[in-house]
Amino acid sequence: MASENNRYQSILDAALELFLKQGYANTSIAQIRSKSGATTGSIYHFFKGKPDIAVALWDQAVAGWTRETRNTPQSPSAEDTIKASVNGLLRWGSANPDLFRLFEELKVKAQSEEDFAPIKQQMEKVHMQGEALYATWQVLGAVKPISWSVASALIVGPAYTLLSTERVVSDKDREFLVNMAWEAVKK
Amino acid sequence: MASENNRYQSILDAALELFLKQGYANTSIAQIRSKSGATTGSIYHFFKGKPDIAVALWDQAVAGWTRETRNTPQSPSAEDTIKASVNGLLRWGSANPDLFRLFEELKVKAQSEEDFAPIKQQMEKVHMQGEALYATWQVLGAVKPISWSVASALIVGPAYTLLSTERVVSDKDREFLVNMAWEAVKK
DNA sequence: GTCTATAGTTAGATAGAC
DNA sequence: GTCTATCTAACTATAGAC
Repeated sequence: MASENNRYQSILDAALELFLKQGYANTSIAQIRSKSGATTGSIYHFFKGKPDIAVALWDQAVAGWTRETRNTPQSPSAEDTIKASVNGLLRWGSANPDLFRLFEELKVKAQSEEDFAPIKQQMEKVHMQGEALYATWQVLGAVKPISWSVASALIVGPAYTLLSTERVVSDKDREFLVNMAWEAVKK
Repeated sequence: MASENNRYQSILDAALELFLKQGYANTSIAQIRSKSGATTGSIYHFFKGKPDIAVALWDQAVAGWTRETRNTPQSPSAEDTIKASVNGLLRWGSANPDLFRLFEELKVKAQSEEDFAPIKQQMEKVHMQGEALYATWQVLGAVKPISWSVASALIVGPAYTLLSTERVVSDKDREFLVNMAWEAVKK
């Protein structure tokens, strides 16, 4: 796999490095070409264009993230699950501020540009998974009877906003927000 | 003023209309030129470039918003002020989803691109004004003794996140989030 | 202050040989 | 699958007349 996908992966690695450093919009294919060592032809052999590279990176990141969270023991309780998700978000965002910023940029683009549709679909899929989970907690009477859209906004909104402005969140603030997230939706 | 700034304003009007419809990144100066009726020369007489147009629009919007909020009677209590701000954000965002999206796009750009520095400064200024206000409430014992960064994330984070995903928020959800915002920071 | 005309640059993308 | 060479299009920005 490594030998076959060498070029493919080297393009993605170079693109990610550049996107993290200077953002997606300010990165040109020419830069990706020179940094990766690949040629224009190779790049267009593997990818339809610049947006397609961003989508591939998003998919890889999501895949890696999914693999990680699958290894963590399934917490059946709503409280543990919600706290763990906010905790994870704040830890991850604090550890990877550039990646968080890139995700913000791509998220905004995904809302309006057709080329980023796969990212939008991924986000909707994750949203629906959370929705199903929240529905079960609601049946159990563990959480407030509100829509998942509102609930998830209460749960991750503060963490997301804080990361967006501060980029790095202290342990103390993280613990505080984790508890507040649960307080906001528990019944 | 209207006669002097006719061209200036017509350029901004055309730019705003285009930015709202197709986003900042997907709008070219050529489009602004043809829509406004102005010529390239005029545009570059008034503005340094495309980012400068966005900055001017941001300033005009902030100026209008400041004028409006100044007319509202000063609510001395922390509860009224915080509830009013969340209420206003959700009302405004729901009424102007395209404008909210544009602000999101510009906000992200402001964090990394030098040309948008004035927007970044404006945001920091607003943040500091809130900080001062929160400090007085803290002295009065009305709100939790937490940093303004965390407090503001708790207050507007959910509203912001919900607007970002849903674009339009129902009256019921709005009232709910307004109350939750106050609950999150009250002592 | 506003215009026309165009320079100068860079972008994304393609064609065809190997 | 990878390469070189090249294309077209689009952009921002400037120069100079009125």
